[in-house]
Parts: sequence; C-alpha cells; structure tokens
Amino acid sequence: MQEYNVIEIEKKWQKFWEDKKIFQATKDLSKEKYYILVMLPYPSGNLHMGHVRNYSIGDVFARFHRMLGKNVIHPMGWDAFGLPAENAAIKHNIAPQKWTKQNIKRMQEQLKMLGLSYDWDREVATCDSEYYRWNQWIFLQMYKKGLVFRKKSSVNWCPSCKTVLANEQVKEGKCWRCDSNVEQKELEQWFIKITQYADELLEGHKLLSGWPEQVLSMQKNWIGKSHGAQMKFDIDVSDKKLEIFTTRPDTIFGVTFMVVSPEHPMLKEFKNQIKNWTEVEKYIQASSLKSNIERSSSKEKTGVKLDGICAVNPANKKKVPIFVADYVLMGYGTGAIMAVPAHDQRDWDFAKKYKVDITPVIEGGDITKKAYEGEGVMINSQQFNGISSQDARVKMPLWVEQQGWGKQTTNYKLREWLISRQRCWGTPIPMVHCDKCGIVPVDEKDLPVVLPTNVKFTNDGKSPLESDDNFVNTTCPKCGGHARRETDTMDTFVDSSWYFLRYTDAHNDKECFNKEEANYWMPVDQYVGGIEHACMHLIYSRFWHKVLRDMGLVKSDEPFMNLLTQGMVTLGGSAMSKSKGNIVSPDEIVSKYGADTARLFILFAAPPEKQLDWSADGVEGCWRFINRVWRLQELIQTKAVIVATDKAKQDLLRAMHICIKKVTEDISQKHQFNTAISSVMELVNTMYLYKHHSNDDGLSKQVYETIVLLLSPFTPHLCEEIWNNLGHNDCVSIAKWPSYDEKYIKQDTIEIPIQVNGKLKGKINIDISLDEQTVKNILLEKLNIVPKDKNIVKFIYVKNKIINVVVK
RNA sequence: GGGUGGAUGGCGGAACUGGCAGACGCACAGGACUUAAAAUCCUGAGGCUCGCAAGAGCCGUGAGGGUUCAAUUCCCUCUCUACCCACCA
Repeated sequence: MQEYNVIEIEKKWQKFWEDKKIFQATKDLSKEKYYILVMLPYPSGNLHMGHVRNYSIGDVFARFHRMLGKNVIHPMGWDAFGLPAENAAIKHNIAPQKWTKQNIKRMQEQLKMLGLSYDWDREVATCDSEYYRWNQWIFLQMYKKGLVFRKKSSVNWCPSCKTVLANEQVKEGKCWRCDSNVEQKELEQWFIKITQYADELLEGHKLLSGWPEQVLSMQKNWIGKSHGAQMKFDIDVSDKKLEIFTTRPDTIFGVTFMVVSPEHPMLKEFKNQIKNWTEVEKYIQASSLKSNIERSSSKEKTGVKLDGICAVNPANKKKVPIFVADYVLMGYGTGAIMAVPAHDQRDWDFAKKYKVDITPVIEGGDITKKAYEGEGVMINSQQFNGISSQDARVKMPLWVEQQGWGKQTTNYKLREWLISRQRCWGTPIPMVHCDKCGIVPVDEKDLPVVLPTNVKFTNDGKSPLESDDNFVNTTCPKCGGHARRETDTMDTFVDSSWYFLRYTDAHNDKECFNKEEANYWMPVDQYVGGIEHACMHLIYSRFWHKVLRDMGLVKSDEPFMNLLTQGMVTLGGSAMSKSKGNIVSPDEIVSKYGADTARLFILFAAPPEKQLDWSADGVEGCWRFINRVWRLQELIQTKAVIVATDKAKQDLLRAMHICIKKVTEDISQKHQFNTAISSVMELVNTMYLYKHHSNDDGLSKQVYETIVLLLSPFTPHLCEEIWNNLGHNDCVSIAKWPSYDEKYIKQDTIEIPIQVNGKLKGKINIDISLDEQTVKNILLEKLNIVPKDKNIVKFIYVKNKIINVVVK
C-alpha cells in the first residue's frame, strides 16, 4: 500500500475545507450553539509553539462539538495594536500599519498550515478602523454614563528623548535607547471607573464554576476587597486632619506612630511646620527616583520622622510621631496609615529600626521577638479591656463611628483603569481640546477618528501623532472653533475586551454588533488561553462586558462560562525564547512531520494546563503512531488466516465501546486530551493483535472507522483521508461522533482481589451472574477458610458488589 | 512577604468518589523479517533478594507522623519546586 504522503494530503484537505466552507458558522436556532474562543494573538510575525498549543486545544473542542451536531463558532483574529509595531517602525523605517499587515498575512498562512477549523469569514484585526471605531463609540457611551474621567498620573519619562516610555522600555531605571535616567512625570490621563464594578466582578465568580480555582483566587486577590475603617487623626499644629485607612480599627489604642507615603500631599502643606524639611525633601526626592519594583523589592524599610509635628490618637488623646516612609503606597487606601507595631509585622520592623514604642493591645505572643497578629484578650484599651479581639473587631469600629472619628469602609486593591497611552499605534481617544469649550467628545457621526497611516518617526522622540498637523488640528464639535485632537491612544486591553462580541457580527458597519447575533452566540462556552491573562485581560473583559450589558447591548452577565488555561511550552525545562535561542519553530516541525503530528504530540505529551516540555523523540513517536493508524487500512483488507471466534469479536467490540466512552468523557468533561489519545492508542494496539482474524462480519472495519472518528479532532487531515479511502463521501469533520453502549462494556466475569491486612494476596475470577452467597462461598473455599473462622473474614462492598475480601 | 498549584520508574505522564500503583508514549533489551542495516511486526521490563526455571518474598508515589481492613488519594508537621502578586495597612 501507499506510504502516507503527509504534505500532499494535508494541503489537499485544507483546500477542501476552505473551498467548501466547512467551518462557516451561521445563526441557526434549530441547533444548540457552541462558542469556542481562543485568545487572539498579537501579530508578531511568527507563530510559536505556545500558539500552536493554544489553538490545537481550541480546535479539539471545536471539532468535537461540531461532530456532536452543535452549531459551532470558532473565530480567529488579531490583537494588532501595540508597541512592537512602533519599535519596528523606528528600527526598520516601515510604517506600523504595513509591518502589522504583513505579519498578519504571514501568521495567517502558518495557522492555515495547522488545519485549524476556523471560520475565517469572521476574522477581525483590531487595528482596522472598522473595528476600533467601535472602541471609540463604546468609549463615548461610557463617557456619557460618567464612567470616564481624567486624572493626573505619573508616566516614565526620558528627559533626553523627551518621550514617554512603557515599563518594558525602562531597563534598570534607564532609557533603553539613550541610557539616560528615567524620571516620573505627572500627566493628565484618561481613566475608566472599573472599581464601580469591583463588587460585581467578585460576585460574578459564583457564576464561573467552569473556571479554574486558581484563576478565581488570583482575581479575588487582585480585586483585593477588604473591610476596615477610614479614620481622621488630629494634627497638633493645625486644624487639619490626617485621614488613614486601616483594616484593624480594633487596635486603635495600640497606635504609636503614623506613616504617610512620600507622595502624600500633607507633606507639602506642612512644609513650614516640619523642622527637618530639608531631610524630608531629600527622602521624597530619593524615593521618586526609585521605580516601583525597586521600592517594593527592598526588604529594608526606610523613613524619616517629621520634626515639629505630631498626630493625636483620638482614642486616648496621646501624641504620636509621624513618619514619611516608602513602604506606604499613595495608590492604596488614603496613602497614610496608623501604625500598630505590636500587631503588624511591617510596623513592628519599622518601630524597631526607628526606636518607637510598641504597645500591645491584644494579649498573646511575645512582642519583643515579633508582632503578634493572632487573637486574644484586649488590654490597654480602656473600656474594651477584657473582651476578646474578635468581639472588639465588631464593637470598636461602631464606637469609632459613634465618636465621629471615622467610618467603616470597604477598600479595593483594584485601581481605576488607566487607558491613556502616549503611543501612535493604538485607537485614538475620540476627544478634542477646544480653546473655548475645554474637553469635548467627538460627535458619534464623525467616528471613526482615523489613525494616520503615514506618520513620521523623528529622532527627537516626539509622538508622531502630536507632530501630525493634519491629525491634530480640527474644529470643535460644540462651537466650531479651532480645537486640537487628543493624541493619546487607548490601552490595547480595550481592543481585547470585547473582540469576542465583534466576532458574532464581524462585518457590521452600522453598529458594534447586532444584538440578536450576539445574544444567540454569547456567552462563550469555552475560552482557552494562557494563565498570564488571569488578572488583566480576564478582568478587563469581564468588566467591559458588564458595562455593555448595562447599556442593553448584551444579555449575559459573564462573557466566558468555561476557561482552560494552558501551560507553557518549554525546551529542556526552560521557556522558549529568542534570547536563549532555544526556539523550536512550528514551520520546521510541520514541514517535516505535518500538522497532525505536531498537534498530536502537543496534545499527548502533557495534560493541557500543565507545562509541556518539547521532545524530539516524543514527536517521532507520534509520527510513528500516525503511520501505524494509516497502515491499518491495509490490515483490514488483507485476507486473514484465522476465523474470528465469538470471544475474540466480543472482546474487540468491548474494547471499542470502552474507548468511545473514555475519549468522549476525557474531551467533554475532564479536558484531558493526553489520556483520550492514549486510549485510542490502546485500541489501535488491540486491532493489530486482532489482525489475523477474518470473517468477522465487518467488525474490524467498524472498529477502524470508530478509531478514525475518535482521532479526527486531534489529527484531522489523516482522518479525512482514511475516511475517504474507506468509501465515505461526507467529510469526517462533520461526521457524527460515535456513541457507546454500556451493555457491551459490561463483563461476564469480575476479578476480585484478595487482601490480607490490606495487602494483595491474589485474584479470583467470578461469574457476575452468581448470587452473593455463592460468591462468598467460592471466595471462602479458595481461601481455604472453614466456616467457624468466618468471623475473621470481611467482605468489602462498593456499589453493592463485593470487590474485596479481607482476612485478618 | 502573601496567594495558588505541584512532587509517582531512566524520562513525559496514568490511576473513578480511598479499593490490584506505574495505563499510554519515549528511551532500553530480546526475537522475527533482511546478505546487512533502517523501517516494520512481536515480546519483555518499578527496585531489591532468593531460584536453572515457572515462580516466591520484601520494599516502593518528596520526608516524618496519623485515621482506615485498605492511603498516590483524607488529616497534621516538614522539605523542595513552579507560577502569580509583591511592603495592600
């Protein structure tokens, strides 16, 4: 028989699928819909193994559910805005748009080589004005709803290039291009009020039972809801108060000092009262030069005591010193804390270093060694002495509130979403700055605000958008006078926050998507992507979806019902990367073994959510398996020598039904493709051992067809070819998934292991039809136990069946 | 520092709800085919001890303890490791 000509055959079926539009999805209310979504790639120009893994997993879901008869939507697109295009533009003097488009073209070819069952008609590129105009439109709706605001926020600034740098352009505190020291600069920027949805984002987790625990807890941590109190402390030299946030208002009597962050506005306000201002200013200066990472990575706490100014603890009227220290962050709470060194380790460390008193208010632990963060009886707390700390946690905040010193509050770690980027390759923010009217939104009918495609990059580092007069100069929508366009563009996380909705109606030029289409396909049934998006993308898009829901555009509360986070692909245990030079290129593997082998290996070598180490030998093994399946065609046609016995036929049929059951459950419930594949391998092995049998009424052909069907989500090209060779006119990609029947799986005899004190001593085969007493007697007889010893024998039942005999 | 996972042969990894540990694949060894090799097909295999042999015995899922007739699985303590967040008041 003919060798398996992988290159030719794979090309042939890819063309067939494309020509016949096999994977095109159209709304069809008569069918159950299934939305499988994979995270859209950034078009870097080269597909890597991580992509191949992500999309192979997605394709298994797509093909499997399609064969179950569902109406499957499996779209693909491009997260096409972003920094690398700008970098390429500077480095190679090529327009970002051109660079991006050619990368998309190249990666499209690579994806098509893999035989992934996408509906390419729904392809979306976020850098298309037909896409990003709806970013702008949704932004304007949010603006109308008061979800958008402006605030000063700091950016990395290179004083010599006169440009804003992204975090990744800052190398060890220096500009990546000119090596000058990077400074922090305050700019007015655009924010979206994501914290308005913080509670709902937490609550929504209840609907996400199909998400990994790990991701939910990471998000929970990221949103970081904590209960506590906001309290105002008097300042001795002024009427002004210092407001702090604490999660432990119950420890208020233990406050021995206060700490404010270096950015806290009170410092400048009290400049004249602070006697050691020079020293304080120096400290503020020093910490502004530190990057956030630097600031947070040093274990050693530093700070400066403010001379000539004290805070007053409202509870006991004691004066306590105030420090400025960079372990307190301006971005969290109020940027100031009450320090209780006896019961907080960080405060304790600081108090020891700067020799501040440590007053315990909860009994227990040894506070000379470290802070006591446990529970106990209250002490040094006036009227609260003697009650338990748990009790105090309820009573004292109420008391604080009654006294008017503060109020109970909820605080989140989640920051408002800063969407301004001082970059030229992103969605223009549709706002204008009018000399007369101030900030005015662009009229909806004037959307999209189109990004100029012929921007010039100059060496002075100025944003190419800012220096494009045609873009910047415009008229005010309100007064018609001269106005300047906003030159900030949107964070690319905006683009990826709703692309899955655009897929449902990708070419709509009247609205962002048609409501009916979106509501038919949404929510996404299965989302597949990397764990690195657990917090950013997966929170932003949940938030965005909820906003659109509140605008009446979608019905579902949550966009993604099930989430699978795939593990990394490594080589020799470390991540593949250009700098390490340990990249295995998908192109190479595909041209040597074909897409099916690459896919099979990636799905077989490890469960999807675990790390996968690339192995050339493992790939070779998968290639061998594919050929082994191919050669079965010959085996089932060969004139056999032995007439199949009933027993042999029955065993084979049973093996087939077991395999169908296992593969079906592994794909649909456990998402464990490695074991699904290994059970097909077992069935193939069984077929090889069965090969000499004949006259089996077409059983071997039936089993072979089943193998081909079961394997088709993993190795679709191979399966199409064999399916065709076996005389089918339809295509296997839309053939019916095989079903199994328990009656063939049941066995006539059951093997009962015998244990003595929990250790295996032997096994006995017993006819399943025998009644319980007979089974017991047989077991006793085999064990050589006379009836009077019966009390030392115990029968263990599982589901009313004896599965084990225990002899003491 | 916090959070969340993980640790099973030479390797990747199986094992339902506690019920025969090591499926499947790789690497390895032997056999068949071949002048020979490759490919292919078949067979073997956790470790140790005993036995010419069929086989028998003991040990074994990171370490130590516990619950149980029975623990990779449940509980406690510890070690190592990966990922995410990192001074979150």
